[in-house]
Amino acid sequence: MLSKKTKYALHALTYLGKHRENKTVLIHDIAEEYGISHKFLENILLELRKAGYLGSKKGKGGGYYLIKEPKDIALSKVIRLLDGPIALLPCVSLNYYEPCAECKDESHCGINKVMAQVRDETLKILENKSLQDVLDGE
Amino acid sequence: MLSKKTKYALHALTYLGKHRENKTVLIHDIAEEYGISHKFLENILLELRKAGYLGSKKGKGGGYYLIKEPKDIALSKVIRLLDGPIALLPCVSLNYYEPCAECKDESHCGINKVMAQVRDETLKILENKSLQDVLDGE
DNA sequence: AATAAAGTCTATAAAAATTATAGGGTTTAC
DNA sequence: GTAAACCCTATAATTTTTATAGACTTTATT
Repeated sequence: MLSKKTKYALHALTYLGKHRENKTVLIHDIAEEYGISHKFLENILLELRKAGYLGSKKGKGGGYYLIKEPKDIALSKVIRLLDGPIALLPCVSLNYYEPCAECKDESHCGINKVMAQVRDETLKILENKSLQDVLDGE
Repeated sequence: MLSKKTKYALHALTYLGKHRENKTVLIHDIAEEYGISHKFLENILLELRKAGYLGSKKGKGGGYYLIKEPKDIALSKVIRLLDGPIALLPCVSLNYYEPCAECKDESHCGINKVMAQVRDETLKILENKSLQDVLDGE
């Protein structure tokens, strides 16, 4: 399962994508829309900004806004940023690989093989779906 | 990511599948093979037994053994038993469904739609792959 | 019958990860 | 100069996961 953090990040991006005509959107408004704690969301938006998805403006009249085109925001990247690995096992993770301590020989592990397949199919979707696709699905 | 519990369960089933010619296999031997804590594994095997995957024999000379054919043990079922939902969000889980508190209308949620697609592709694999496939992949 | 081996079961402890909050700092519009 | 709004780091609270403990039952063997 995705963490709430990740889920909220996706919601926040969706909200920002829907309000691109506004120069900025308040954390407060997003938090209210989804019933999320303001402070929790603040940390999430900060992370998204540091990762280059969002811009912000401080002070009165400030807020957040998307700085990437929705079509250029791959869901896989957002999930990895906030949640870490997408794969079901560390030994098949492309971005967060770690060997499994209990496994003597990964190349002869049947579990590894199945999970690699799951990873491939999952990534086939998440790498090709963008925020634009999410917006289109609303 | 799958929990260690689930991963160990899959390893244990694999081990038992490989040693079907033995009448029983000791927890101890499985734990040693994979470097897992005996007691932790004990709880896992107990759960697999209660779910009808394993039989056991108490007392001296006792141990565990598979009571299903490896081809009849779907990976999806094992994962659900030990880890819960396979889906990435509660709102797209078939077996552990829960609505997302922040979502007003699931049928118009773009995130829901993508995650349902991921679930479908994941299940296409995990429901059709069995312990036998794991054994064949070793 | 005694003993030791092996699983049973439930409870609890320890550790890690997730979720949430706090609060002072900085910037900016007005 | 004041209030609005984001910035940033730390910490607290909660939940989940991982691990351990220990007393109990069953069974083979001698």
